[in-house]
Amino acid sequence: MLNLETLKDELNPQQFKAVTTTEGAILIIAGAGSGKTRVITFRIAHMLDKGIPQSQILALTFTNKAAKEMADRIKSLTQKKLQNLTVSTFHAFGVKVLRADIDKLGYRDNFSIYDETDRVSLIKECGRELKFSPEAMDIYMIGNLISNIKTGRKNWDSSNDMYRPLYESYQEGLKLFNAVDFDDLIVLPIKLFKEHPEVLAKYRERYKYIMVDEFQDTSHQQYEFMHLLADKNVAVVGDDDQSIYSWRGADYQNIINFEHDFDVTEIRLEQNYRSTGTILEAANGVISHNTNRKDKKLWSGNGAGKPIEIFMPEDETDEADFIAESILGIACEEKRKYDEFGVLMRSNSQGRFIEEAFLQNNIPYTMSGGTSFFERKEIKDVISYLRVIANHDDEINLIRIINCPRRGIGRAAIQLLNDEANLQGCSMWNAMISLVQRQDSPASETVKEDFSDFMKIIEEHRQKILTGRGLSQKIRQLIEDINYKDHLLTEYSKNEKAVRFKMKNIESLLNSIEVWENDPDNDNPNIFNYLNRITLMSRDNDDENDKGKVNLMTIHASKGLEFPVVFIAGAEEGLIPHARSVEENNGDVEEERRLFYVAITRARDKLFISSCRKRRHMQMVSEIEPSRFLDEIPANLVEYHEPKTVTIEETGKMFGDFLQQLKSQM
DNA sequence: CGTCTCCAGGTTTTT
DNA sequence: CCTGGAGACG
Repeated sequence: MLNLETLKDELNPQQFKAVTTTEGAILIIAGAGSGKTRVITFRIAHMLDKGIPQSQILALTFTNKAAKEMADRIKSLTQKKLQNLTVSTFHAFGVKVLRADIDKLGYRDNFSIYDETDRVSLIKECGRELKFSPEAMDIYMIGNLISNIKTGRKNWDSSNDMYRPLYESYQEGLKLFNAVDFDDLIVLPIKLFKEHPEVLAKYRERYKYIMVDEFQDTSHQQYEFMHLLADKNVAVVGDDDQSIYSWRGADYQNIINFEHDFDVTEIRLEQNYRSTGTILEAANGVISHNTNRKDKKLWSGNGAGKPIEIFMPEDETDEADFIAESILGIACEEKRKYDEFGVLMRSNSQGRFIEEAFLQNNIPYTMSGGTSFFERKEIKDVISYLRVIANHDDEINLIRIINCPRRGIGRAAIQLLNDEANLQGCSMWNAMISLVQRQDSPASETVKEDFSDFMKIIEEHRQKILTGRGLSQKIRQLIEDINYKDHLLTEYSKNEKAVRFKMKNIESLLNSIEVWENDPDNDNPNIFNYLNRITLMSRDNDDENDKGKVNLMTIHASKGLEFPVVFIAGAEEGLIPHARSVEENNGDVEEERRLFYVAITRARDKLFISSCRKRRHMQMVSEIEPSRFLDEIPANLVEYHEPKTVTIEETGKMFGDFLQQLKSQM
């Protein structure tokens, strides 16, 4: 069905070459909109057609969204079941490797994965224990430092040496709690492969064909991981102009490493099938200001299309209204569905205003990112219970729930546990057992009883949840048994709406678990697999019911996606390029420019950009300048909409509104 | 000793 | 707006 003739018809010569070169190492430099995803999916389908077994193919991506999309597209192209094909993010693949052999590194296979919040708690706890002064506990900086040290991006020196004990205590903590952090998901498999060549051999034996998408975003560790696994058939696909993750260790110099380490055939895809000539020219105009890049020029066979429109709303509320109204207008005039619109922003915090405008105008939307569902307190509470049930030694989550709902275990009791754990050199859970059972236990009878009750609840549900099916039902029972609803009612006694909202969230968590465990493609719906999955999936709630909704997201999250109509909100100095980024990189804005480039190239037909004249930032309203990148778009492609000057009548009306507002507040 | 209440503070992007 | 921490209170 995918014979060479059809492929030749469907693809341009470069694409054809990329799809049919299945042996050896190839580097595909794929400009924005050049049909990259198509090439990848066709390539895998072609390999399967040639008779290469699914099990020999490993495709690595960076986001779950990308992995899912790739799997879906291969599925619909080949009409085959893909049970043995591995399409996964680097991190998820790391989890898989660790789940099989982490015992060789001295962990148990029910390890917990710590997300950012867990990690912060652990760092704080270590700092407290080591008596670091509060001023020295710059959690953000320490978190980065730990990550940089762990991944070899930084070494100890006189400026950071004081945090060495903290780092060691952090690492010991993870080990004691049988937990790993995100960095470990890449670093530990590498360690495992190096110390246990027989484990590596197993994977090298199995995977004969490896493919890496968004290669420009690989970190050194991810490259090493891939390099260890790869034999000779490796295809990497990337675009240095779209490298936007250097802050988390991505280094597009890996493209050069790759050319050095393998015998590489390079293929360039430079024809853009996505955007109008105008949009593409604008993108080229912007990115050409970067000096450090592989020179290339994307071209398009599509017509010029409509000009890019730039608006200058007064403030973020104005901007949000403008976007909402424009969407309503265009949807009606051009008969576009809501899911044809993408609204892109630099930071999650911008989303609030736009969301509000959408709600007011009854525009259905989905937002990926923001306060993620799994970061909501009520959801974290439930998940913490599950984590402790899965892994008794997960101390961070144990502490989180040991007194939630309130069961009389306060600071002093926890201190007692801590001391006991240190004394016995064991985990908190075992310390709890010890305090309850030991003859000369320092714990009072009431405290003992509180501990016992808590352990009983966990144990009882552990028995149920670890065996058999029907996960969601059992978790529902757990939530009832701990009286979580009553807990919420007392905790938020003034705010009944909040309680209902939170219970609704829990309900939708339970629903999603039910959907997951009943998915026929899911061959092993146990609690461990569920927990691993959701930690890595903190953001995209990729649901079928996202269809027909406007897509609101950060520019980072939009990579790899495209929309017929795109709005870029907040194209202002300080936001893009972000003030923080400018500061950290000593004025180098090349990565921010790439980010802006990514944003522009998401658009197919029509691009709107808005730049507010004022923006509220931490209570303060300040005047701001339009982004310097706007001037880099060739002027002939742009239609500027100057803000209308405020007339006397309007000033009068505004004053009236202001009075009205004052009155309503009194 | 545990809980309740009030107050300050809040970093860009994500696995 | 919401969360976490410090201190008062029971």
